[in-house]
Amino acid sequence: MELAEAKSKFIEAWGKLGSEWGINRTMAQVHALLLTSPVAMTTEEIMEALSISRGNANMTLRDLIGWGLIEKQHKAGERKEYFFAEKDTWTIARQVAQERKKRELDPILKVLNELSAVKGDEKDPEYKTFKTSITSINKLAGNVNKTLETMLKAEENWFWGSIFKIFK
Amino acid sequence: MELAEAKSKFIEAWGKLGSEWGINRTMAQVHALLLTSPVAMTTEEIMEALSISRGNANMTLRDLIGWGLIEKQHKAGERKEYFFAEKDTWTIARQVAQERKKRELDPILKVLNELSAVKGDEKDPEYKTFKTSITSINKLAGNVNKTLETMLKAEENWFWGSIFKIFK
DNA sequence: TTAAACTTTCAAAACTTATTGAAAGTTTTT
DNA sequence: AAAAACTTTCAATAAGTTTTGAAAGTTTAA
Repeated sequence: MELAEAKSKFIEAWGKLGSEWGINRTMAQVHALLLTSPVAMTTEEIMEALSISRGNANMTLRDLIGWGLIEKQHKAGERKEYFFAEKDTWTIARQVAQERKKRELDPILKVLNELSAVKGDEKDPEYKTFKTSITSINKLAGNVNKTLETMLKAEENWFWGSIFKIFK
Repeated sequence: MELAEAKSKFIEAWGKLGSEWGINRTMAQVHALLLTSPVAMTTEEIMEALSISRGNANMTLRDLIGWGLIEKQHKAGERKEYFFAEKDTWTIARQVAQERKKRELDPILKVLNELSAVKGDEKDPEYKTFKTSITSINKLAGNVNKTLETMLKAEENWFWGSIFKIFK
C-alpha cells in the first residue's frame, strides 16, 4: 500500500469511528487529515483534499478549535490562516474526554442528583426500584466524574500517574 | 417532584445521553423504562408507555437483547413475552463496553495495524508524520484494547479488582 | 385444521443532522 | 477610499437515520 492510499484509508476510518461516537464525520476527517500532515494547511487546501464546501470547512475548523484539537497559525507576510493539529495522542484523548465530560456527563449528573432526591413510599415497589436504579447509576456516574476530574487535572498524582504510564 | 414525573425525566435524560453516544434514543429510553420498572413488561405495555409503534418496539427490544441489557421472561400459562432489564450498574457498563469494543475498537485496530505496516522513505516528511501519528494512535488503541480485555475478562485480577472497588 | 394471539418484517414517511454555496462581513493592501 | 483577499453566516437542500403501520409469519389452543 502506498502512502496516499494509506492516508485516505486512515481519514475514512477515523471519520467512521467519529460518527459512531457522536462526533461529526467531517470533523473527524479534517482532524485525521491535519494529524497526518507535516505542515499546517489552509482552508482552501482542506476543502480541496476532502472535497467539502467552504462553509462546511469553516464550521468544522472552528469546532475543532473549540475542542482544542487544532490551532490556527499565522505565517509572516501572509493573510491566509493555516491550521495544524495537536499531535500528542495523550493530549488528544484528554481534550476529547474533557469536552465530552463537560457536554454530557455534567448535565446527566445534574439530573441524576435531582432525581436522587425524590421522596416516596418505601413500600411501593415502583418507588423502590426507581430509587435503587437511580442511586446506583448516580454513584457510578459520580465516580466516573471524580476519576475524570482527577485524570484531567493532575497527571502528576502518584496513583494515576503510575497508571498512565501503562498507556503511554 | 413526584415519582411519575421523575421517571419520565429519567427516561428522557437517558435517551438523550444515549443519542449523544451513538446509541439510538428509543433503545436508551426502553432501557430506562425497564431499569426503573419493578416488574417485567410486555411489548404492548412498552409501546403504550413510550408512545412508540409496534415495529419500533420490537426492533428495539431485539437490539437490547443483542446488547445483553435486557432479557425475555416467559410467564407460566401466558403466551406473551415479558422483558426485564439487568439492573446491576456495573454489569450494564461492562456489557456496553464489550459491545462497543467489538463493534468499534476491534475494526479500527485492524485498520491501524495495516496502516502501521506501510513502508516509505524515512526522509519524506509526509511519510514521517503519517508514520508517527499512526504508530502513536495504534499504541494507545492497543493499550485501551488490552485493558478492556483484562477488565472484561477478570474482575478478580488483583490489580484491576482493587481499582474496580473504587467505582462500585 | 382453523382461528386467535402474538411476533416479525420492511417499504414508505417523518424526522434529524450535515452540507452547500451564495451573500455578507471583515481585514489588509494599494 | 476602493479593491482585493480572505472569513463567516445562514437559508435552502441533501443525506442519513429512525419510526410507522400494515401485511406476513409464527405459535398455541380449541
